[in-house]
Amino acid sequence: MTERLTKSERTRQRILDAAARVFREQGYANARLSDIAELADMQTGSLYYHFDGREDLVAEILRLGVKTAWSHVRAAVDALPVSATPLDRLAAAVRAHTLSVLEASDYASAQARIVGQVPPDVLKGHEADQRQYGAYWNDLIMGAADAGQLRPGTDLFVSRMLLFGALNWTAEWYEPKRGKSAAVVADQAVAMVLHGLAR
Amino acid sequence: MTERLTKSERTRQRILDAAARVFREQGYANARLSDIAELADMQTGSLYYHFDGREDLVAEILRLGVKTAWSHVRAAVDALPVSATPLDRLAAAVRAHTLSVLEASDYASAQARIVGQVPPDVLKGHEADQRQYGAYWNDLIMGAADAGQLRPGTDLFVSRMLLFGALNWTAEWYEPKRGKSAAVVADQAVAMVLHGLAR
DNA sequence: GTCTATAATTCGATAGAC
DNA sequence: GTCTATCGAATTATAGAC
Repeated sequence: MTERLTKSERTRQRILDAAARVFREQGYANARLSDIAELADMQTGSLYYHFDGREDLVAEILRLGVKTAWSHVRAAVDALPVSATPLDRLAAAVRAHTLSVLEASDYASAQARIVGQVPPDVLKGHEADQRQYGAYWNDLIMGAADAGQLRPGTDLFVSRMLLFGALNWTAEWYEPKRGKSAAVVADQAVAMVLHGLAR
Repeated sequence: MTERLTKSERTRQRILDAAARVFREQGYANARLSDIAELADMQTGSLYYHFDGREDLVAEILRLGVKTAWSHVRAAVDALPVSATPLDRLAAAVRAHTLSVLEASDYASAQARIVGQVPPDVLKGHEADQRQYGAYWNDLIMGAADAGQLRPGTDLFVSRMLLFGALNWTAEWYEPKRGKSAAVVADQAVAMVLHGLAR
């Protein structure tokens, strides 16, 4: 029933979809508002009816990127049987986050690619979102640690950033349609993050 | 004796050092030629005596970034005793690459941060460098695999990109002087990449 | 080789008609 | 709501004096 959107809301959505795809494909510096407008079938000036400007649009993409990845991850974790161990939950999260960056969502991919490149004030406004999502991951990791399923000596913060790096960087090199499937990459990510490359 | 550089060569080096630091600290999109010139104690226009333009300068930073990281990694690997196993060599490489990004070299950090953001033609010119460094890592990984030291089912290319992601992404979040030391991060990186977070 | 001054370009942003 | 037209700011790049 939420399908009842005004024309303006649908257009706004079309612009956001176009922006997510352009940022995903071209990165931050190489994405122009004219590219986004073109993909959304409108003139550059028309964007300003829906957004205050480039930074406003970028901020929204970042917010939706985290929101989308998080919702995929939470769905995957919550879908596990009650018998799942904390390590199973962490594995499901790694897999789901990877898949959302690789193929489920242009927003998640775009966020991963551009979050390190946006101007300082935009980043500032995005930090609360990042903290919340990071806290969710901290709980997953601490849960496994408390259950004795992690290697002793594992640093919570550093490990989380290292694993985000491995997962988010896939946005830089993964080519849909060419090379390995997203499922293979996600499986390899789970394997490396949880068990390492060594036998 | 190679210290005998002409004034022009020394100035060129000063500009490159400034550029590496600015790109490292500000990312690609937020780095202006005027920032680089200021750090190098000269006027923006003077840069053009030494470089053709922004893209030329960026291309040189990328090239030196890979060259520097590679030389650190090779030195660490070559310094191992002959008794070192292929897995020991891979571990040394992971550690050295991480340290070069974190603190040894502004060039390595800058390369890690901006390589995904440069314009297509600059990236094109950088691909040969990346391929060569990637081939070196492939040899390290395959060496460990051939010695039976890796988990069966490990995909060579995907694993390499995942580990590069974990390592290079440190350039985005690591703060020198604050938080964990570079050595701790490097140790955690070796641990996660080779043995995983799980016990 | 470097400076000052300025040209050229590229976008982001705004105004007003429709 | 969207278009066309245009403005303006920011930044790269060039010219010419020194």
